Amino acid sequence: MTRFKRSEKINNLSASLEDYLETIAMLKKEKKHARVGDIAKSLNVKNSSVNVAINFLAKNGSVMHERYGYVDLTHQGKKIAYEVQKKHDILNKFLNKLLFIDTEIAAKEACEIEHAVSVATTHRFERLYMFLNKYFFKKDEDIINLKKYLEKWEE
Amino acid sequence: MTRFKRSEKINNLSASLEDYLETIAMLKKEKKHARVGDIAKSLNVKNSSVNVAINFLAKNGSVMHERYGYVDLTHQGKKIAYEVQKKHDILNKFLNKLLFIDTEIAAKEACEIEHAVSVATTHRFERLYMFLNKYFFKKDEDIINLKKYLEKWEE
DNA sequence: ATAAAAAGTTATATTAATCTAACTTTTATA
DNA sequence: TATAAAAGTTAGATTAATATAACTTTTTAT
Repeated sequence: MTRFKRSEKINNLSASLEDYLETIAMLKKEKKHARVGDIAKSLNVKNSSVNVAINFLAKNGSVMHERYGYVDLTHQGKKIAYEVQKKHDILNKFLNKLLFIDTEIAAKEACEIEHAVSVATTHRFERLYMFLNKYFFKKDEDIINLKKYLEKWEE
Repeated sequence: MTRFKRSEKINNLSASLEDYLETIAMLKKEKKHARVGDIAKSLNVKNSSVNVAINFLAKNGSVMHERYGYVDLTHQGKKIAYEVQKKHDILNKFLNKLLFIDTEIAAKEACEIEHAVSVATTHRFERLYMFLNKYFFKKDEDIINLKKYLEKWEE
């Protein structure tokens, strides 16, 4: 009998394909619909590249695509997109709010790290952040001291 | 006048090529010499793939390669390899010793994250680890409590 | 209602990273 | 020291992700 750990990856898509699903989910949240052109603009690729990806993801069962129309996530696509988005949000918060990395750089690096770490590992990042807020940062001063310490550069 | 931040990336190699340099450095440390076959074995690729990569890195000025002989790092190659190895070590320690991720998974994920984060970000990870050891973990109990908290899984 | 513009699609090309298979050089050994 | 085995190299194929250019469908504006 095969067994799965709770943290098991629910997909084996490339980083690039995960990005397409993530972007579609983001567009649907922001604009109600995702269209080929919007996806292309978001990801800085050409429409034709989006088409190739979308066709693959449709075969794979992650999206549905009505020709010349909207791109939609299937149940499976939603699950994967949600997982990637959750990783992104946690990593972004960790980098920005705890490591004090500039907003834009934090976002950019979260975007890359999200494809490199498991759900379980991401969860640990989240819990460390929660733990420190709960038990370590009592006063504003505490977090300011951490910031100062992190920003010091010693070779 | 162009200016560089201390944290600027000193290379613009792909993750794959960074891995080759990292592996060569590791082999030189462990066995004194790096050979095509050893590199292939370490990275789980074929000799021919190593050759393609090595030829590129030679043109690029990162390695020297005597036909049928040893592969060596140039000064530039050493700098890049050192940078990647340092990222790896810091991330690995952070994942394993602070987030309590299993040794093997920590090593594997550090291997991926190392190509996704800047030197500056890696430095912040290192400093957070140092900071917590210095100011937060006073007793053994403190770190055990963190471990327990992190290992709890709440949906 | 129709023509021009915008959006989307398809076919084909390019690039990076890998592979297989054929070939060459080096090494080890009988 | 000749030859078989091991190691390394090269040429050409494959795959994934992208692009360009030509084409089709949809939308918009008169």
